[in-house]
Amino acid sequence: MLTIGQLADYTGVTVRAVRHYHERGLLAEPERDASGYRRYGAQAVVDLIQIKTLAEAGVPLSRVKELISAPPPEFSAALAEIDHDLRAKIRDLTRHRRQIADLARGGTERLFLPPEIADILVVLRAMGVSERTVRIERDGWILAAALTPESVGVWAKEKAAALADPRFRDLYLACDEAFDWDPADPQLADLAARLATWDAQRQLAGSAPSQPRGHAMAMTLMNTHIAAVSLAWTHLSEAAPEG
Amino acid sequence: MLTIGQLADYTGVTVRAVRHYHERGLLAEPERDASGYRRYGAQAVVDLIQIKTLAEAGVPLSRVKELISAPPPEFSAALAEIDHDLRAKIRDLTRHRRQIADLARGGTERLFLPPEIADILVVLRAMGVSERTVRIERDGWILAAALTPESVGVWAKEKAAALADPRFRDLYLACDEAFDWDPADPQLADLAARLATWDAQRQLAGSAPSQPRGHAMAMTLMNTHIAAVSLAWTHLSEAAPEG
DNA sequence: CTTGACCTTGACCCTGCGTCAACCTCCGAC
DNA sequence: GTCGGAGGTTGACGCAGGGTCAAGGTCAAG
Repeated sequence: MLTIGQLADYTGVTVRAVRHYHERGLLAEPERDASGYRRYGAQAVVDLIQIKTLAEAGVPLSRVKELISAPPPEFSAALAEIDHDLRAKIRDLTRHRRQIADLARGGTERLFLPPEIADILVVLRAMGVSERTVRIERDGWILAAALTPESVGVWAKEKAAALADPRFRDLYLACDEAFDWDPADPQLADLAARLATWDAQRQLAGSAPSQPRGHAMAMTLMNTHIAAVSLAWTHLSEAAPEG
Repeated sequence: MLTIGQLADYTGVTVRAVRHYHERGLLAEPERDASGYRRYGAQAVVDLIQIKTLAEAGVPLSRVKELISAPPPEFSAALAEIDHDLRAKIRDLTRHRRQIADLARGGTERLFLPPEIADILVVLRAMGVSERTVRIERDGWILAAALTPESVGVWAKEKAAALADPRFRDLYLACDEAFDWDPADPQLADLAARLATWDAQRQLAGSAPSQPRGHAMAMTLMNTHIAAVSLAWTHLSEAAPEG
């Protein structure tokens, strides 16, 4: 008679697996010898090979039992269902591979953000904006996309239009440099004035920005987000309503 | 400031998932308010969306952390590795589907056994051997294939050759019927004698069966297996050396 | 007699959360 | 003021399929 280790060797599974099958009720518990060791006969080898074969074919252990003693019609039906499950898993994994490939192509940004916003970030980098500021801008857009997904397309258009204006680009770069300034720095007041002027001109030109009404939470989060990174910017955004 | 439920809604994950990410250290634990509730700011939304994006792409949570803060070269390398893992999983599942399809085509037998033995079982069924005996024969071969895989091909050839002999087929059918006989039945002694005669003739013809030397364990298991199913057969196999 | 290989049960570890359980807290309605 | 219902909190168990200790009993050989 076989010990558990011999049984495992003969059938090509691990000792732990055999005991696991006992626990799951797939394999009958054999007699024990005087010292409490399990002693297996031929039937156990046969049963275990059947279990192993099904398990290696991807049949869930919870279905192995029914499958082994199933008459042909149920057997076929059960296999069809298992195959269906396997196909679904493969579809999921294939979709994951596509997403991973997207990530690899566009970095993380293209996947976190709608493409028109990723384009804005490309423009900012091309302008020479610091990576630190680009990241803050990006996070702002992630936030906006999460909180008010319906408005983000409009905002992105407005931002892109503003960035086409050389005066706005100058102001943006100035704000980038102002990041670390002391909130009491007199240059900051000057910059705030220039921002206000630009904003006023834009209003006159009829291209006023669409204000996000009814999104108090979104605006609050944006402001606290700015407050978290730069004192100077906080100061700026209190003086002029343009981030 | 957001509660955990609002954060979850905004980002499209479940509350349980957010807490899970805290446990895994992927998302920083935020401040608590006076009543112990978690209160989230904008950064949490940004971070959570990044985590969600990667997790949905099939990145294991254990790798999400490193991936989020990885510089581009490491980022790409990590993605390549993850893609490799995903491909391996898909290969496994595809292999499982093939095996499931094999199972569906040939029933369980074709997968548990080498094809030449499955063929033997087909012959037996065509002869009119009872399903009970076919199953015992099958289990015997499963056992043989597991215990002495190197010899099983030879034995299968010998068995197939024997089954081509009409006298052996008659004897086999007789043994099939003898399954339930009383071990003291005089017909059994008669059958044993016929078996011995056939065996002697085979020896004279020079087509003696190859004896499994050095496989005492295998023979013991076979014998106990026979003993477990039929007293009459046990009796037979003691009288004549042919199962 | 000791050593090393093998056996026993029991219990914790992995993934990615879902789903209780038991209790606390908030907010609007009465 | 108080009641209900919808939040929140921690803690624990569950899933598949075992891997990997831990602590100790058994066995054959040197």
